[in-house]
Amino acid sequence: MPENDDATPALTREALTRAALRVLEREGLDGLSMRKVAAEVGVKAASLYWHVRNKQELLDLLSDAILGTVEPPPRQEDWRAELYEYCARYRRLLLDNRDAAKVVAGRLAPGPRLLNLMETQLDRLRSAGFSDADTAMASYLLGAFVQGFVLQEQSPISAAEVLGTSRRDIADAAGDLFRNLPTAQYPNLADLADHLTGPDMDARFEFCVQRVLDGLATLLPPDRR
Amino acid sequence: MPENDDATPALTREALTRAALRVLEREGLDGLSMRKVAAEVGVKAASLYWHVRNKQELLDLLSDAILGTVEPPPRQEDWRAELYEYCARYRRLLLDNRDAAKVVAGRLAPGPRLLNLMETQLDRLRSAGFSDADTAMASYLLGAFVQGFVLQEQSPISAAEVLGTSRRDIADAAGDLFRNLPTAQYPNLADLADHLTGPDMDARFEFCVQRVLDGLATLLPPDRR
DNA sequence: ATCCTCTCCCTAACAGCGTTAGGGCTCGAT
DNA sequence: ATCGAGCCCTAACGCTGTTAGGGAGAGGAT
Repeated sequence: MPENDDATPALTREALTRAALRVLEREGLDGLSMRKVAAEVGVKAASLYWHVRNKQELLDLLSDAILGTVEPPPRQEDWRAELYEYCARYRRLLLDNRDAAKVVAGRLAPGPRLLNLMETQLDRLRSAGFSDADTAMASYLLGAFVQGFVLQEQSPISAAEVLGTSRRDIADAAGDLFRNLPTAQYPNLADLADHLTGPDMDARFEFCVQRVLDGLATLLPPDRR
Repeated sequence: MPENDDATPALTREALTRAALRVLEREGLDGLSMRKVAAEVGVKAASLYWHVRNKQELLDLLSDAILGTVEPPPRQEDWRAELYEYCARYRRLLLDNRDAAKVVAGRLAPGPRLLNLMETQLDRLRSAGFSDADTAMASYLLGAFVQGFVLQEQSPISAAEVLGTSRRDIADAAGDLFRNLPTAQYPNLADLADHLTGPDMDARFEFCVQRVLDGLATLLPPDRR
Protein backbone atom coordinates (compact mmCIF):
# COMPACT_ATOMS: atom_id res chain seq x y z
CA MET A 1 0.00 0.00 0.00
CA PRO A 2 1.99 2.95 -1.31
CA GLU A 3 1.75 6.42 0.13
CA ASN A 4 -0.11 8.69 -2.15
CA ASP A 5 1.17 12.23 -1.88
CA ASP A 6 0.00 13.44 -5.26
CA ALA A 7 -1.94 16.64 -5.56
CA THR A 8 -4.92 14.44 -6.36
CA PRO A 9 -5.41 12.02 -3.53
CA ALA A 10 -6.29 8.38 -4.00
CA LEU A 11 -9.83 7.67 -5.01
CA THR A 12 -11.57 6.58 -1.84
CA ARG A 13 -15.18 6.47 -0.82
CA GLU A 14 -14.57 9.63 1.17
CA ALA A 15 -13.03 11.52 -1.73
CA LEU A 16 -15.85 10.30 -3.89
CA THR A 17 -18.40 11.54 -1.38
CA ARG A 18 -16.78 14.96 -1.25
CA ALA A 19 -16.83 15.15 -5.03
CA ALA A 20 -20.49 14.20 -5.07
CA LEU A 21 -21.17 16.95 -2.56
CA ARG A 22 -19.53 19.49 -4.84
CA VAL A 23 -21.55 18.33 -7.82
CA LEU A 24 -24.71 18.44 -5.74
CA GLU A 25 -23.98 22.00 -4.74
CA ARG A 26 -23.26 23.03 -8.29
CA GLU A 27 -25.93 21.16 -10.23
CA GLY A 28 -28.60 20.17 -7.76
CA LEU A 29 -29.98 16.70 -7.17
CA ASP A 30 -31.42 16.40 -10.67
CA GLY A 31 -28.04 17.19 -12.16
CA LEU A 32 -26.16 14.74 -10.01
CA SER A 33 -25.16 11.87 -12.28
CA MET A 34 -22.57 9.18 -11.91
CA ARG A 35 -20.77 10.51 -14.96
CA LYS A 36 -20.46 14.00 -13.50
CA VAL A 37 -19.26 12.74 -10.16
CA ALA A 38 -16.71 10.62 -11.97
CA ALA A 39 -15.54 13.61 -13.99
CA GLU A 40 -15.23 15.59 -10.76
CA VAL A 41 -12.64 13.15 -9.47
CA GLY A 42 -10.99 12.83 -12.88
CA VAL A 43 -12.22 9.38 -13.74
CA LYS A 44 -14.75 7.65 -15.97
CA ALA A 45 -18.20 6.67 -14.75
CA ALA A 46 -17.72 2.93 -14.71
CA SER A 47 -14.85 3.25 -12.28
CA LEU A 48 -17.16 4.45 -9.56
CA TYR A 49 -18.69 1.01 -9.37
CA TRP A 50 -15.50 -0.34 -7.96
CA HIS A 51 -15.94 1.82 -4.86
CA VAL A 52 -19.71 1.93 -4.64
CA ARG A 53 -22.40 -0.62 -5.35
CA ASN A 54 -24.67 1.80 -7.20
CA LYS A 55 -26.00 5.33 -7.20
CA GLN A 56 -28.29 4.60 -4.29
CA GLU A 57 -25.30 3.79 -2.11
CA LEU A 58 -23.56 6.96 -3.18
CA LEU A 59 -26.64 8.91 -2.14
CA ASP A 60 -26.58 7.15 1.21
CA LEU A 61 -23.00 8.26 1.69
CA LEU A 62 -23.97 11.75 0.65
CA SER A 63 -26.83 11.79 3.10
CA ASP A 64 -24.60 10.75 5.97
CA ALA A 65 -21.95 13.25 4.98
CA ILE A 66 -24.48 16.05 5.07
CA LEU A 67 -26.08 14.99 8.32
CA GLY A 68 -22.70 14.44 9.88
CA THR A 69 -21.75 18.08 9.73
CA VAL A 70 -24.24 19.11 12.41
CA GLU A 71 -23.08 18.88 15.96
CA PRO A 72 -25.24 18.51 19.03
CA PRO A 73 -26.13 21.80 20.67
CA PRO A 74 -24.54 22.57 24.04
CA ARG A 75 -26.29 21.40 27.14
CA GLN A 76 -28.71 23.97 28.52
CA GLU A 77 -30.76 24.25 31.66
CA ASP A 78 -33.96 24.76 29.77
CA TRP A 79 -34.84 21.59 27.89
CA ARG A 80 -37.07 23.53 25.55
CA ALA A 81 -34.31 25.93 24.60
CA GLU A 82 -31.96 23.05 23.95
CA LEU A 83 -34.42 21.10 21.83
CA TYR A 84 -35.29 24.23 19.91
CA GLU A 85 -31.63 24.71 19.19
CA TYR A 86 -31.46 21.13 18.04
CA CYS A 87 -34.29 21.66 15.56
CA ALA A 88 -32.88 24.97 14.40
CA ARG A 89 -29.49 23.42 13.68
CA TYR A 90 -31.04 20.55 11.85
CA ARG A 91 -33.04 22.93 9.71
CA ARG A 92 -30.12 25.24 9.10
CA LEU A 93 -28.05 22.31 7.98
CA LEU A 94 -30.66 21.13 5.50
CA LEU A 95 -31.09 24.65 4.17
CA ASP A 96 -27.39 25.28 3.75
CA ASN A 97 -26.83 22.27 1.54
CA ARG A 98 -28.56 22.42 -1.78
CA ASP A 99 -31.41 19.92 -2.12
CA ALA A 100 -30.32 18.39 1.19
CA ALA A 101 -33.88 17.78 2.32
CA LYS A 102 -34.59 15.76 -0.80
CA VAL A 103 -31.37 13.79 -0.44
CA VAL A 104 -32.04 12.97 3.17
CA ALA A 105 -35.79 12.38 2.80
CA GLY A 106 -36.75 8.79 2.80
CA ARG A 107 -33.31 7.43 3.41
CA LEU A 108 -32.87 5.00 6.24
CA ALA A 109 -29.68 3.40 7.48
CA PRO A 110 -28.56 6.29 9.68
CA GLY A 111 -24.81 6.79 9.72
CA PRO A 112 -22.78 7.02 12.90
CA ARG A 113 -22.96 10.78 13.11
CA LEU A 114 -26.70 10.89 12.87
CA LEU A 115 -26.83 8.25 15.56
CA ASN A 116 -24.71 10.47 17.72
CA LEU A 117 -27.14 13.30 17.23
CA MET A 118 -30.10 11.11 18.09
CA GLU A 119 -28.30 9.90 21.17
CA THR A 120 -27.88 13.36 22.64
CA GLN A 121 -31.44 14.23 21.77
CA LEU A 122 -32.81 11.18 23.52
CA ASP A 123 -30.64 11.90 26.52
CA ARG A 124 -31.98 15.43 26.77
CA LEU A 125 -35.57 14.31 26.52
CA ARG A 126 -35.20 11.70 29.21
CA SER A 127 -33.43 13.97 31.63
CA ALA A 128 -36.14 16.56 31.05
CA GLY A 129 -38.49 14.08 32.63
CA PHE A 130 -40.11 12.33 29.68
CA SER A 131 -40.94 8.67 30.02
CA ASP A 132 -39.09 6.19 27.86
CA ALA A 133 -42.05 5.74 25.57
CA ASP A 134 -42.66 9.48 25.28
CA THR A 135 -38.98 10.14 24.65
CA ALA A 136 -38.90 7.79 21.69
CA MET A 137 -42.07 9.25 20.25
CA ALA A 138 -40.96 12.82 20.78
CA SER A 139 -37.70 12.16 18.97
CA TYR A 140 -39.59 10.76 16.04
CA LEU A 141 -41.98 13.71 16.04
CA LEU A 142 -39.20 16.29 16.00
CA GLY A 143 -37.37 14.54 13.20
CA ALA A 144 -40.44 14.12 11.02
CA PHE A 145 -41.53 17.68 11.61
CA VAL A 146 -38.26 19.40 10.80
CA GLN A 147 -37.80 17.30 7.72
CA GLY A 148 -41.31 17.99 6.51
CA PHE A 149 -40.95 21.67 7.19
CA VAL A 150 -37.70 22.09 5.31
CA LEU A 151 -38.94 20.01 2.43
CA GLN A 152 -41.79 22.44 1.95
CA GLU A 153 -39.49 25.34 2.57
CA GLN A 154 -36.99 24.28 -0.05
CA SER A 155 -39.48 23.37 -2.74
CA PRO A 156 -40.11 26.98 -3.85
CA ILE A 157 -36.36 27.25 -4.29
CA SER A 158 -36.32 24.28 -6.64
CA ALA A 159 -39.31 25.73 -8.43
CA ALA A 160 -37.56 29.06 -8.82
CA GLU A 161 -34.55 27.30 -10.29
CA VAL A 162 -36.71 25.48 -12.79
CA LEU A 163 -38.77 28.51 -13.71
CA GLY A 164 -35.84 30.87 -13.73
CA THR A 165 -37.61 33.33 -11.50
CA SER A 166 -36.62 34.62 -8.11
CA ARG A 167 -37.87 33.17 -4.87
CA ARG A 168 -39.51 36.45 -3.97
CA ASP A 169 -41.50 36.43 -7.19
CA ILE A 170 -42.86 33.03 -6.36
CA ALA A 171 -44.06 34.14 -2.95
CA ASP A 172 -45.70 37.12 -4.57
CA ALA A 173 -47.35 34.90 -7.15
CA ALA A 174 -48.69 32.70 -4.39
CA GLY A 175 -50.08 35.75 -2.64
CA ASP A 176 -51.75 36.88 -5.82
CA LEU A 177 -53.18 33.43 -6.35
CA PHE A 178 -54.80 33.44 -2.94
CA ARG A 179 -56.05 36.98 -3.20
CA ASN A 180 -57.61 36.51 -6.61
CA LEU A 181 -59.61 33.44 -5.70
CA PRO A 182 -63.39 33.71 -5.95
CA THR A 183 -64.23 35.22 -2.60
CA ALA A 184 -67.58 33.47 -2.45
CA GLN A 185 -66.02 30.03 -2.76
CA TYR A 186 -62.85 30.57 -0.76
CA PRO A 187 -63.59 33.36 1.72
CA ASN A 188 -61.00 32.31 4.28
CA LEU A 189 -58.22 31.75 1.78
CA ALA A 190 -58.75 35.15 0.24
CA ASP A 191 -59.09 36.71 3.64
CA LEU A 192 -55.96 35.17 5.09
CA ALA A 193 -53.83 35.50 1.96
CA ASP A 194 -51.46 37.94 3.59
CA HIS A 195 -51.07 35.80 6.67
CA LEU A 196 -50.57 32.67 4.59
CA THR A 197 -47.80 34.07 2.46
CA GLY A 198 -46.53 36.96 4.50
CA PRO A 199 -44.37 35.74 7.35
CA ASP A 200 -40.88 34.72 6.37
CA MET A 201 -39.74 31.19 6.88
CA ASP A 202 -37.71 31.86 10.00
CA ALA A 203 -40.78 33.23 11.74
CA ARG A 204 -42.87 30.28 10.61
CA PHE A 205 -40.30 27.84 11.83
CA GLU A 206 -40.08 29.55 15.17
CA PHE A 207 -43.84 29.41 15.55
CA CYS A 208 -44.16 25.78 14.51
CA VAL A 209 -41.35 24.46 16.68
CA GLN A 210 -42.69 26.31 19.69
CA ARG A 211 -46.09 24.72 19.18
CA VAL A 212 -44.57 21.26 18.93
CA LEU A 213 -42.57 21.89 22.08
CA ASP A 214 -45.71 23.16 23.79
CA GLY A 215 -47.39 19.94 22.82
CA LEU A 216 -44.57 17.86 24.24
CA ALA A 217 -44.55 19.91 27.43
CA THR A 218 -48.09 18.81 28.21
CA LEU A 219 -46.71 15.33 28.80
CA LEU A 220 -44.66 16.52 31.75
CA PRO A 221 -45.95 17.13 35.24
CA PRO A 222 -46.67 20.85 35.63
CA ASP A 223 -43.67 21.55 37.85
CA ARG A 224 -41.21 20.32 35.23
CA ARG A 225 -42.48 22.25 32.27
CA MET B 1 -65.76 19.22 -32.79
CA PRO B 2 -67.20 15.74 -33.23
CA GLU B 3 -68.71 13.73 -30.44
CA ASN B 4 -66.49 10.88 -29.42
CA ASP B 5 -68.55 7.91 -28.31
CA ASP B 6 -65.93 5.24 -28.91
CA ALA B 7 -65.11 2.70 -26.25
CA THR B 8 -61.80 4.51 -25.87
CA PRO B 9 -62.57 8.13 -25.07
CA ALA B 10 -60.70 11.00 -26.61
CA LEU B 11 -57.26 11.69 -25.20
CA THR B 12 -57.75 14.48 -22.72
CA ARG B 13 -55.66 15.75 -19.87
CA GLU B 14 -58.02 13.96 -17.51
CA ALA B 15 -57.72 10.61 -19.27
CA LEU B 16 -53.99 11.10 -19.35
CA THR B 17 -53.92 11.81 -15.64
CA ARG B 18 -55.92 8.68 -14.88
CA ALA B 19 -53.53 6.64 -16.98
CA ALA B 20 -50.56 8.12 -15.16
CA LEU B 21 -52.21 7.20 -11.87
CA ARG B 22 -52.51 3.60 -12.99
CA VAL B 23 -48.88 3.48 -14.06
CA LEU B 24 -47.84 5.04 -10.75
CA GLU B 25 -49.75 2.39 -8.85
CA ARG B 26 -48.26 -0.40 -10.91
CA GLU B 27 -44.64 0.73 -11.28
CA GLY B 28 -44.00 3.33 -8.61
CA LEU B 29 -42.65 6.82 -9.12
CA ASP B 30 -39.30 5.60 -10.43
CA GLY B 31 -41.04 3.52 -13.05
CA LEU B 32 -43.31 6.31 -14.22
CA SER B 33 -42.05 7.37 -17.62
CA MET B 34 -43.68 9.32 -20.40
CA ARG B 35 -43.39 6.31 -22.66
CA LYS B 36 -45.25 4.05 -20.26
CA VAL B 37 -48.00 6.57 -19.66
CA ALA B 38 -48.35 6.96 -23.41
CA ALA B 39 -48.56 3.19 -23.86
CA GLU B 40 -51.22 3.08 -21.16
CA VAL B 41 -53.48 5.30 -23.26
CA GLY B 42 -52.50 3.55 -26.50
CA VAL B 43 -50.35 6.27 -27.95
CA LYS B 44 -46.69 7.10 -28.51
CA ALA B 45 -44.67 9.20 -26.11
CA ALA B 46 -44.30 12.29 -28.23
CA SER B 47 -48.05 12.68 -28.45
CA LEU B 48 -48.27 13.46 -24.78
CA TYR B 49 -46.54 16.76 -25.40
CA TRP B 50 -49.55 17.99 -27.26
CA HIS B 51 -51.60 17.80 -24.08
CA VAL B 52 -48.94 18.53 -21.51
CA ARG B 53 -45.98 20.87 -21.47
CA ASN B 54 -43.58 18.36 -19.94
CA LYS B 55 -43.32 15.62 -17.34
CA GLN B 56 -43.30 18.14 -14.52
CA GLU B 57 -46.73 19.33 -15.53
CA LEU B 58 -48.00 15.78 -15.70
CA LEU B 59 -46.74 15.24 -12.17
CA ASP B 60 -48.55 18.37 -11.09
CA LEU B 61 -51.77 16.99 -12.54
CA LEU B 62 -51.07 13.71 -10.81
CA SER B 63 -50.50 15.47 -7.52
CA ASP B 64 -53.75 17.35 -7.75
CA ALA B 65 -55.62 14.22 -8.79
CA ILE B 66 -54.35 12.40 -5.72
CA LEU B 67 -54.99 15.24 -3.32
CA GLY B 68 -58.40 15.81 -4.84
CA THR B 69 -59.76 12.46 -3.72
CA VAL B 70 -59.81 13.43 -0.07
CA GLU B 71 -62.89 15.19 1.14
CA PRO B 72 -63.14 17.52 4.11
CA PRO B 73 -64.20 15.78 7.31
CA PRO B 74 -67.69 16.51 8.62
CA ARG B 75 -68.12 19.42 10.94
CA GLN B 76 -67.74 18.48 14.59
CA GLU B 77 -68.27 20.24 17.86
CA ASP B 78 -64.76 19.52 19.04
CA TRP B 79 -62.29 21.40 16.91
CA ARG B 80 -59.52 19.02 17.95
CA ALA B 81 -61.46 15.99 16.84
CA GLU B 82 -62.21 17.59 13.53
CA LEU B 83 -58.63 18.63 12.86
CA TYR B 84 -57.40 15.22 13.89
CA GLU B 85 -59.77 13.70 11.39
CA TYR B 86 -58.41 16.09 8.81
CA CYS B 87 -54.85 14.96 9.43
CA ALA B 88 -55.83 11.31 9.54
CA ARG B 89 -57.58 11.55 6.19
CA TYR B 90 -54.68 13.34 4.64
CA ARG B 91 -52.31 10.67 5.87
CA ARG B 92 -54.57 7.83 4.82
CA LEU B 93 -54.79 9.32 1.38
CA LEU B 94 -51.04 9.58 1.01
CA LEU B 95 -50.57 6.04 2.27
CA ASP B 96 -53.20 4.57 -0.02
CA ASN B 97 -51.61 5.89 -3.18
CA ARG B 98 -48.26 4.42 -3.99
CA ASP B 99 -45.41 6.93 -3.64
CA ALA B 100 -48.00 9.64 -3.13
CA ALA B 101 -45.94 11.44 -0.51
CA LYS B 102 -43.03 11.71 -2.93
CA VAL B 103 -45.25 12.92 -5.73
CA VAL B 104 -46.88 15.55 -3.58
CA ALA B 105 -43.73 16.61 -1.74
CA GLY B 106 -42.29 19.83 -2.92
CA ARG B 107 -44.98 20.60 -5.44
CA LEU B 108 -46.59 23.98 -5.31
CA ALA B 109 -49.42 25.30 -7.43
CA PRO B 110 -52.23 23.73 -5.43
CA GLY B 111 -55.15 22.59 -7.53
CA PRO B 112 -58.74 23.58 -6.88
CA ARG B 113 -59.50 20.57 -4.72
CA LEU B 114 -56.57 21.10 -2.43
CA LEU B 115 -57.64 24.70 -2.11
CA ASN B 116 -61.07 23.49 -1.09
CA LEU B 117 -59.52 21.37 1.60
CA MET B 118 -57.43 24.24 2.89
CA GLU B 119 -60.46 26.45 2.92
CA THR B 120 -62.42 24.20 5.25
CA GLN B 121 -59.40 23.75 7.46
CA LEU B 122 -58.87 27.47 7.79
CA ASP B 123 -62.54 27.95 8.52
CA ARG B 124 -62.43 25.39 11.30
CA LEU B 125 -59.38 26.94 12.89
CA ARG B 126 -60.83 30.42 12.88
CA SER B 127 -64.15 29.39 14.30
CA ALA B 128 -62.31 27.48 17.00
CA GLY B 129 -61.05 30.83 18.17
CA PHE B 130 -57.61 31.13 16.61
CA SER B 131 -56.45 34.52 15.47
CA ASP B 132 -55.94 35.12 11.77
CA ALA B 133 -52.18 34.95 12.10
CA ASP B 134 -52.32 31.80 14.22
CA THR B 135 -54.79 30.17 11.85
CA ALA B 136 -52.49 30.63 8.88
CA MET B 137 -49.51 29.32 10.82
CA ALA B 138 -51.42 26.36 12.23
CA SER B 139 -52.55 25.34 8.77
CA TYR B 140 -48.98 25.41 7.56
CA LEU B 141 -47.82 23.43 10.56
CA LEU B 142 -50.38 20.69 10.09
CA GLY B 143 -49.59 20.35 6.41
CA ALA B 144 -45.85 20.23 6.88
CA PHE B 145 -46.13 17.77 9.72
CA VAL B 146 -48.40 15.24 8.05
CA GLN B 147 -46.35 15.36 4.89
CA GLY B 148 -43.11 14.87 6.76
CA PHE B 149 -44.56 12.07 8.81
CA VAL B 150 -45.87 10.10 5.86
CA LEU B 151 -42.69 10.65 3.92
CA GLN B 152 -40.74 8.96 6.70
CA GLU B 153 -43.43 6.36 7.06
CA GLN B 154 -43.41 5.41 3.39
CA SER B 155 -39.67 5.31 2.94
CA PRO B 156 -39.23 1.88 4.50
CA ILE B 157 -41.83 0.65 2.03
CA SER B 158 -39.79 1.92 -0.89
CA ALA B 159 -36.70 0.43 0.68
CA ALA B 160 -38.42 -2.92 1.05
CA GLU B 161 -39.37 -2.83 -2.61
CA VAL B 162 -35.81 -2.12 -3.62
CA LEU B 163 -34.28 -4.68 -1.32
CA GLY B 164 -36.92 -7.28 -1.97
CA THR B 165 -37.52 -7.85 1.71
CA SER B 166 -40.68 -7.39 3.69
CA ARG B 167 -41.52 -4.30 5.64
CA ARG B 168 -41.56 -6.25 8.87
CA ASP B 169 -38.01 -7.45 8.24
CA ILE B 170 -36.84 -3.89 7.88
CA ALA B 171 -38.37 -2.85 11.18
CA ASP B 172 -36.69 -5.85 12.80
CA ALA B 173 -33.38 -4.95 11.23
CA ALA B 174 -33.69 -1.42 12.57
CA GLY B 175 -34.38 -2.81 16.03
CA ASP B 176 -31.34 -5.05 15.81
CA LEU B 177 -29.24 -2.12 14.66
CA PHE B 178 -30.21 -0.08 17.69
CA ARG B 179 -29.84 -2.93 20.13
CA ASN B 180 -26.42 -3.93 18.90
CA LEU B 181 -24.87 -0.49 19.17
CA PRO B 182 -21.97 -0.08 21.58
CA THR B 183 -23.79 0.53 24.83
CA ALA B 184 -21.05 2.78 26.14
CA GLN B 185 -21.30 5.17 23.25
CA TYR B 186 -25.03 5.07 22.66
CA PRO B 187 -26.63 4.14 25.97
CA ASN B 188 -29.97 5.78 25.28
CA LEU B 189 -30.33 4.42 21.78
CA ALA B 190 -29.64 0.90 22.94
CA ASP B 191 -31.88 1.38 25.93
CA LEU B 192 -34.82 2.76 24.00
CA ALA B 193 -34.48 0.48 20.98
CA ASP B 194 -37.77 -1.23 21.67
CA HIS B 195 -39.60 2.03 22.12
CA LEU B 196 -38.01 3.49 19.02
CA THR B 197 -38.98 0.68 16.71
CA GLY B 198 -41.83 -0.97 18.56
CA PRO B 199 -45.00 1.07 18.22
CA ASP B 200 -46.76 0.74 14.91
CA MET B 201 -47.19 3.72 12.70
CA ASP B 202 -50.83 4.30 13.55
CA ALA B 203 -49.94 4.67 17.21
CA ARG B 204 -47.08 7.01 16.39
CA PHE B 205 -49.25 9.13 14.22
CA GLU B 206 -51.91 9.34 16.90
CA PHE B 207 -49.32 10.44 19.44
CA CYS B 208 -47.68 13.00 17.20
CA VAL B 209 -50.88 14.63 16.00
CA GLN B 210 -52.18 14.87 19.54
CA ARG B 211 -49.01 16.66 20.60
CA VAL B 212 -49.27 19.10 17.72
CA LEU B 213 -52.89 19.77 18.60
CA ASP B 214 -51.91 20.21 22.24
CA GLY B 215 -49.39 22.77 21.12
CA LEU B 216 -51.97 24.64 19.09
CA ALA B 217 -54.41 24.55 21.97
CA THR B 218 -52.06 26.58 24.13
CA LEU B 219 -52.76 29.52 21.81
CA LEU B 220 -56.40 29.59 22.82
CA PRO B 221 -57.78 31.12 25.99
CA PRO B 222 -58.25 28.34 28.55
CA ASP B 223 -62.04 28.27 28.29
CA ARG B 224 -61.98 27.47 24.56
CA ARG B 225 -59.51 24.63 24.62
C1' DA C 1 -65.36 20.86 -55.19
C1' DT C 2 -61.25 22.90 -53.84
C1' DC C 3 -58.29 24.86 -50.58
C1' DC C 4 -56.75 26.13 -45.97
C1' DT C 5 -56.16 25.69 -41.38
C1' DC C 6 -56.38 23.54 -37.11
C1' DT C 7 -56.10 19.37 -34.32
C1' DC C 8 -53.82 15.47 -33.08
C1' DC C 9 -50.90 11.80 -33.56
C1' DC C 10 -46.83 9.85 -35.76
C1' DT C 11 -41.56 8.59 -36.83
C1' DA C 12 -36.91 9.68 -36.00
C1' DA C 13 -33.61 11.42 -33.57
C1' DC C 14 -30.60 13.73 -29.80
C1' DA C 15 -28.18 13.78 -25.67
C1' DG C 16 -28.01 11.95 -21.46
C1' DC C 17 -28.82 8.38 -17.86
C1' DG C 18 -27.45 3.91 -14.64
C1' DT C 19 -25.24 -0.17 -15.12
C1' DT C 20 -22.57 -4.29 -16.80
C1' DA C 21 -19.06 -7.10 -19.34
C1' DG C 22 -14.67 -7.64 -20.29
C1' DG C 23 -9.95 -5.98 -21.05
C1' DG C 24 -5.52 -4.05 -19.56
C1' DC C 25 -2.21 -1.76 -16.64
C1' DT C 26 0.52 -1.54 -12.30
C1' DC C 27 1.70 -3.02 -8.26
C1' DG C 28 3.44 -6.10 -4.17
C1' DA C 29 4.04 -10.89 -2.95
C1' DT C 30 5.68 -15.34 -3.92
C1' DA D 1 9.60 -14.33 -13.31
C1' DT D 2 5.07 -15.24 -12.41
C1' DC D 3 0.92 -14.59 -10.18
C1' DG D 4 -3.02 -12.26 -8.46
C1' DA D 5 -5.26 -8.49 -6.69
C1' DG D 6 -6.55 -3.67 -7.12
C1' DC D 7 -8.07 -0.16 -9.99
C1' DC D 8 -9.33 2.04 -14.05
C1' DC D 9 -10.60 1.81 -18.88
C1' DT D 10 -13.64 1.27 -23.43
C1' DA D 11 -17.84 -0.21 -25.32
C1' DA D 12 -22.18 -1.19 -25.08
C1' DC D 13 -27.14 -2.17 -23.41
C1' DG D 14 -31.66 -0.31 -22.82
C1' DC D 15 -33.70 3.19 -20.84
C1' DT D 16 -35.02 8.32 -20.17
C1' DG D 17 -37.21 13.38 -21.42
C1' DT D 18 -37.74 16.15 -25.19
C1' DT D 19 -37.84 18.28 -29.93
C1' DA D 20 -38.35 18.70 -35.03
C1' DG D 21 -40.98 17.86 -38.63
C1' DG D 22 -44.46 15.28 -41.16
C1' DG D 23 -49.03 13.44 -42.30
C1' DA D 24 -53.87 12.24 -41.89
C1' DG D 25 -58.40 13.88 -41.17
C1' DA D 26 -62.06 17.16 -40.08
C1' DG D 27 -64.51 21.86 -40.65
C1' DG D 28 -65.14 26.02 -42.59
C1' DA D 29 -64.56 29.30 -46.33
C1' DT D 30 -64.34 30.24 -51.05
